[in-house]
Amino acid sequence: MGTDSPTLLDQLFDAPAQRTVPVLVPMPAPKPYSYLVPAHMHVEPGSIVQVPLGPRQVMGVVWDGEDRPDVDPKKLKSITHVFDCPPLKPDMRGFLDWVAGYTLSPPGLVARMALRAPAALDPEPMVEGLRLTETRPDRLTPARARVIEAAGNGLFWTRSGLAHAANVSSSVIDGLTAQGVFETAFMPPPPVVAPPDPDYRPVSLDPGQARAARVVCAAAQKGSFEVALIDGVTGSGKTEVYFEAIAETLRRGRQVLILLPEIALTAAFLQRFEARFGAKPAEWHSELAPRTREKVWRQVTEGGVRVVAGARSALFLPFTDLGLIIVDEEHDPAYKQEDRVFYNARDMAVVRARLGDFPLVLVSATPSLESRVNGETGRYSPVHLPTRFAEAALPDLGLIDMRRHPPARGGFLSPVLVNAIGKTVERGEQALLFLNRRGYAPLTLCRVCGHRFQCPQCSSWLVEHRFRGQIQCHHCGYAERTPEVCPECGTFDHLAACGPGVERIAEEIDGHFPGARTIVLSSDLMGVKRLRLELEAIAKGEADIVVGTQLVAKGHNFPLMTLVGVVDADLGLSNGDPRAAERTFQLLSQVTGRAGRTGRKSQGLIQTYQPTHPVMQAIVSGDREAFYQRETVERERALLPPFGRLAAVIVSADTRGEAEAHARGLRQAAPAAADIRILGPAEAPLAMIRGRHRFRLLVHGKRSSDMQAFMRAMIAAGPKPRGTLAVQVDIDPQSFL
DNA sequence: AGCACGCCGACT
DNA sequence: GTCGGCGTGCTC
Repeated sequence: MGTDSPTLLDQLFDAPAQRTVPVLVPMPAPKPYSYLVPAHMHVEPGSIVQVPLGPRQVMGVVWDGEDRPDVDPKKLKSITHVFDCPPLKPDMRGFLDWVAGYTLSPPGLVARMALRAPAALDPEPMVEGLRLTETRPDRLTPARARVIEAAGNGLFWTRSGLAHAANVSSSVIDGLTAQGVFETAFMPPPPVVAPPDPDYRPVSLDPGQARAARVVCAAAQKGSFEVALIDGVTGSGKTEVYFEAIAETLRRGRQVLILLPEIALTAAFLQRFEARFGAKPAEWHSELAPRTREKVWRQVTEGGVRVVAGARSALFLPFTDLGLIIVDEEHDPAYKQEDRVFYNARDMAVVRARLGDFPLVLVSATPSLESRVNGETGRYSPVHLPTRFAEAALPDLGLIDMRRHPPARGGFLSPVLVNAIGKTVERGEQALLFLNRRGYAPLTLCRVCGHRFQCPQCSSWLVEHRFRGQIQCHHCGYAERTPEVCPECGTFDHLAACGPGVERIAEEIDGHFPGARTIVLSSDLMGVKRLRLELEAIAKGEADIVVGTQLVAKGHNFPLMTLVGVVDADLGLSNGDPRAAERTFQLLSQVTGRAGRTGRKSQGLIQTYQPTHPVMQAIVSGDREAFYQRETVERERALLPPFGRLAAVIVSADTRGEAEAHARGLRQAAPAAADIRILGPAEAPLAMIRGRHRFRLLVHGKRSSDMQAFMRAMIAAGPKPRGTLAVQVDIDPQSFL
């Protein structure tokens, strides 16, 4: 590092002539900063460098374009180090720029997402390898024989790897090395994953799958930008179809990225991949151990890793030759990041594929509305997969009209559902009860004075968590011990829990079936590790009744699960979100799909007070087409709010695509408004004050810091803004390209 | 985003 | 008398 630093002589004599380059630093500055390049240092656009920034050293990326330092030349500092690492390629730099522009985020913060592996920037150290020589030890013990046997393939072994393979301690190997039985050499570090073999174990596809596979393989063969949308119900074999596209891309020697929502829970997926390709894909998600993370990052940039399966952040890995992206469960809201840089990884993946000119495959049993519309308009190529299995293997879905079959007093489960659970358990099979609400009860009130427990920080109701003895705010994380006394009227022991959470449903189940093994699965009760173990235990039959939140809906298979009960199907329908029906439909499809994957007779029972609601009808009739068409019309209508006469509109939203959707709707609602612009929270206040028009400002901020920044900027701007301030729910884009 | 600087409450 | 809370401001 020291050799890169400018010497005193450099500074005295060369400084005036020194070249400067723009460098993106991991900071919310609107543009790159300028840095001096020391005389003998080589940098090019994309070089990953270390630079001084205020009191610390940070990493940055040399960026494109002419550098025009607009700062006192004496303040310019020099690049301290160039990392020995492949520079970011032009298409990656273009992608990062595009994302920054589109999401209204500082480019430095976007670039930072691509460099999320600090210690990986210099090459991994070489490791010492051992290879068998002709020499043999003077005394051949059984342990020594095993080692020689194991190492007999003429390849280099690591010391610990060989010890493990021969089932001996490493001191045996040290002994042999000392006698000259092994020669040592430095070799490149071992790959984090073995290379996948596209022809390892192809599965036979049924005619429907084969047809779909031909479409995606043709795209993979062509290798140019194209978006396929694979749409098929649970169990139709979508994964096998896109595996074929992956195989094709691997044969062409290019890298593949598989995006999955919440990969930490998808051990089953990795196994399926390994069974098909003979090796696991490299994983990329937030739970990764730092060492592994660095290795994966490094080997992805160098091209050693061929396939990455990852969460949304994997989209920002600097692949050396990415040739295909798969976005599985394309509709899943987990693809949206609403932190720092706001983006939807599914949409950004399409952009990355277009900029890199390679194909992309979107996959879902319940595609998002916007992807369906893009399929219909020909922007994407729809690939429909017919149902593979006989009807009998799909769960028999039915609604329970809660007005006709009300629960017992104080309970939340109708006798119809309780009955079905009883029969299931008697048969030695499993039942799953789904309720998308953590904790014991969503609201606590005082029976004497009517006081409701509210969050002191954000005004939502505090949720009782009885297992923990706490009441918690699910929005801001505020928590306190469950009180026994009403803070308002001082009455002791008269607090009432209102409404159900999973803990309360489990309590009700225990009352009905005291002998059954009931388990609660909720994200707040256990870490990812524990959860994985619990899911495995359940799959092995170590529980009779599972009560779970949303996480049970995500792709885990329970072979003995023959009954799925939805406790409150109406829950998500009344929260004012224009996507409520779509989301509920997707969630109910997914959770009822947890039953009936084994060929056994299985059923899904859905408790609802609105049995005629289009979502409920779509679920039981299986007529998804009609539902989607209706929802598309509804969504169009939601995008046309009654804004009356508007001269100008400024929109700010958490996801750029959502702001676009607003803007489109508003342009239609008010064609006279020529000046509809989309601005970030920092620019919007200024425009509000300087603008000469009447306007309406839409701000969506789940982040309080964002709103605070906005308000601060508004106050700093001085005069009182003209216009109205409205808070609007977020809406997904119909399209964005 | 991080980090320093700076100004007011409870404590070894 | 200090330690420490987080508000404000700056970084090529």
